[in-house]
Amino acid sequence: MIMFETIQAMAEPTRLAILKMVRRREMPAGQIAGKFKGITRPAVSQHLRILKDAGLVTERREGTRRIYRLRPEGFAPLKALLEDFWDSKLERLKAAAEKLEKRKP
Amino acid sequence: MIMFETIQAMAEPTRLAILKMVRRREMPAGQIAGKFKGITRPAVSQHLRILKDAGLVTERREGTRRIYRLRPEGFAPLKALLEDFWDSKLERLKAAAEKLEKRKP
DNA sequence: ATCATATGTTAGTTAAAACTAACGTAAGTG
DNA sequence: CACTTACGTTAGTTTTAACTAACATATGAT
Repeated sequence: MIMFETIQAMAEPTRLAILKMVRRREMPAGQIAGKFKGITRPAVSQHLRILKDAGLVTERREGTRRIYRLRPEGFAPLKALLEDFWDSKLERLKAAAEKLEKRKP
Repeated sequence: MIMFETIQAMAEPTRLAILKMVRRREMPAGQIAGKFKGITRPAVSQHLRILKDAGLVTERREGTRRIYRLRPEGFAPLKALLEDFWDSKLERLKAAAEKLEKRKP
């Protein structure tokens, strides 16, 4: 269950929003927290830690700031699983096509 | 947040195991439940419902049996998100390459 | 050295998800 | 019809995850 931590880390609305937020441009923790209303800064900080521990974001320190950005490599195993799931769809289509083929050879 | 239900449905070890289990071959509920020890049949039944509601498996009835199998289409939005995340890695590599290029034109 | 800024951490509380036990249902069998 | 098989459902409990409030740390400025 290698990619399970990845899924769990993504399975929370605030954390998923953070991931999308730091997808292209890196952002300091405070700025990330500022984007949410109804969620306190410490809560965001905890979410950032979970994302970091799961290897989905990197943290870089610049002075007193901590700057986060997406770490795409962290998603690789999950991506592979989904591709595997997707393949099962293609396999079925292929099997269905071959079945049709047999009927008028 | 269209694919969020997908992520949540996957974010539980038993459910993830079920998804892998019905990836290629369809299976009746009882047989699925039988594969787990330490998890009761009703619990598995509840997990199946969550997976079905999320559109990740289909249910087919055959006599008194309910047969489940993977529904790959259900993963499409999440798959797209991960591909989008992955792109951000490629974009960075491209940007880095272009930077190098400029140094000896 | 003092203060401000930016952020993380911890213990304790609250909220959400999973589980259990008991019951309900629907198809198949004698 | 009575009984069995194969499931699902519900209410209530337990477990897990998220949140809050108070405190801690580390950098930078005066």
